[in-house]
Amino acid sequence: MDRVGGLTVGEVAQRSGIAVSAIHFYERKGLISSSRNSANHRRYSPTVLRKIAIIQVAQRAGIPLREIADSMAFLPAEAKVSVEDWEQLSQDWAAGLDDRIARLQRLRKLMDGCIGCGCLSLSKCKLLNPDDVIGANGPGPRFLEEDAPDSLDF
Amino acid sequence: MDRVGGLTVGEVAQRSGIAVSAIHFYERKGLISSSRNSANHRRYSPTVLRKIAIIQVAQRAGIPLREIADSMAFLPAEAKVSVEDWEQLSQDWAAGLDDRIARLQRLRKLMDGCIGCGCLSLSKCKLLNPDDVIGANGPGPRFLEEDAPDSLDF
DNA sequence: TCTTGACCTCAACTAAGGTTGAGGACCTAC
DNA sequence: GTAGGTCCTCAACCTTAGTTGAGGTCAAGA
Repeated sequence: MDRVGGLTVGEVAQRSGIAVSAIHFYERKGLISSSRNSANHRRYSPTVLRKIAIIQVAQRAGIPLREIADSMAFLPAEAKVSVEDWEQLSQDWAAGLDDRIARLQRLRKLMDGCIGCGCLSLSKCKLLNPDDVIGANGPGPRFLEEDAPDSLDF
Repeated sequence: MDRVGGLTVGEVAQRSGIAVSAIHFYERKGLISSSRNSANHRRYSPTVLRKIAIIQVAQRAGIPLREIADSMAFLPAEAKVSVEDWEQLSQDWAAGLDDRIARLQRLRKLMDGCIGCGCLSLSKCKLLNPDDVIGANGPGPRFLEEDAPDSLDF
């Protein structure tokens, strides 16, 4: 096995702590890249380790791989990720993280207010009528429509 | 269509704001229950609306349906969810929410500390060596193994 | 030479939280 | 008596983030 051209996928797996299958997966998704040796085996620049580290931090912050890929698209394929690059990325993600934290805190506060109240009124309870629903997936609540009963004893 | 016995699935969908398919799904997962009329159509007790509301709050707090189902298993099938029941549930979930918030805040703080530092050192950077990895899914980081290079310029 | 170990590709599977569509039943109104 | 609307079941599909397995290649060592 010729060792020209960088790290093998096994070495990257070992050093980064992620599975070989995950490395293949990240590559398919365009998050990292490799070259091939004469035997068609992947060879990675050592900078891939920093990229994987960054991916993992972003994932812990709750950012989907798709968005991580978009954010990292501007990074050089081979050259070391610079401090400036990392600053840019981390500031972007920190802002998103702040949002997530703030949203959870608002929910937490409402929950606290509702403990002991127990109203869960369809039209009045703030816990049920959030102005910050996580993601606009699906039709969403329609509690404020004209037929929403105000006094339903459900 | 006989209207005996409670709300139809369409009415529940309309009032709760979730799709009929989601209601069927929740029922298959044991989160809610219904009876059937002579035409084999579902009929829901009005209390299902409060249950769905509670499910949605828990989902916003990041709790998976499986756990929500477990927590709600003790609730009466037909009777109104009591204030005490809601207190119990919301206190359980609030604790989990606190955990999530705390974890994200620790990450946020580390991120702040690392912005401008840019080290991302495999063995030293706290951002990469968390003691609070989200979920123990997969093999996890092995950065502290004996072969982890301390001075890798990646 | 033969086995072992690391690698390759591609397809299928997992879990969560549903959605979509096919094919059929039933009741009401025109 | 038939069209429309709502309901039923079951199977298949979707996304995300990967894992698992089959079948094949390649190089080193006994």
